[in-house]
Amino acid sequence: MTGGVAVRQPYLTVGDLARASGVAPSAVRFYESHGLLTCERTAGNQRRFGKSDVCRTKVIRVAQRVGLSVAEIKALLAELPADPVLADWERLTISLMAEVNHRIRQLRSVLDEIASGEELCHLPPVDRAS
Amino acid sequence: MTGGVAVRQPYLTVGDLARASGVAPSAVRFYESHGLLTCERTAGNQRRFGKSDVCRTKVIRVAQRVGLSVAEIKALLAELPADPVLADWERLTISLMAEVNHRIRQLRSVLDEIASGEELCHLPPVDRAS
DNA sequence: CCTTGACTTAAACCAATGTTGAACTTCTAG
DNA sequence: CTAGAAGTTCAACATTGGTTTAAGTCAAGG
Repeated sequence: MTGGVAVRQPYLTVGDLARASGVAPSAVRFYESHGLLTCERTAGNQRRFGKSDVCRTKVIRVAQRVGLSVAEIKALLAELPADPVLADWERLTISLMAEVNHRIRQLRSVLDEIASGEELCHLPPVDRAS
Repeated sequence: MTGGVAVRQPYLTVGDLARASGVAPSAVRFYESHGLLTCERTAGNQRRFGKSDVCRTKVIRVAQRVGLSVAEIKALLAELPADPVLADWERLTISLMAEVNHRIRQLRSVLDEIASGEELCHLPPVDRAS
């Protein structure tokens, strides 16, 4: 019979994950210490990440470009199970996109506020296009 | 004959400006120390701001909501003369609006990147609307 | 077995954007 | 003239998002 013990998915060291996702090892440790990433430990106390953490980390960077704080990203990633399947990633990207759209709408409302002129400097309104 | 010496426009103390523009006095001092605002000094070394600094300060806060750093706002305000006329304010708001539109475009490109799925997590693309 | 590179933690440091406090001065109204 | 409100400077603190460094441990190849 083929073995009974759970097959380990490919485990990554801090450096592996950092290289694979394009961040510094110190950033990986920072994210883990702030709960954005989780990992197991070897007998010698070294971190071992799963393969999906490469995607997680890439999502973290994109979310930061959108303007989310580490706390907000943590909340966002809380939706994502430890071993995500395709549908989980899809739900995550949809949440993230909703957030981006929200930020875009906010910027548009600032734009309207500026364009209306009045509130800021008693100016006559201006065409708000680029 | 009507007087020869320049008539002083209404001068504002730190507290006056803070109240009028809705920021803390410490923030006013911070902006002045970083060159976003300029002021004269009384014989006793106290700051006196012009009336237009109320608008300047409001612009600073709006620019911050847009995501500009203090350094960027300083650059933006460098366009604005010490005693701005309407056209100066208009040019400023147009610059600021261009900046907002730029940030909106950036967010839209992040949105496309997320929606395309591929690069982030090898996902199939997703409808990128809200 | 031993060397070497990668890992560990903790703490210090950085830049940005202010706030807070101490100690002192100035301004203004009565 | 004098009390009290509001101003001054300087330095320390707070928060965010990490990086750097020190001192020491682990893992893997020869």
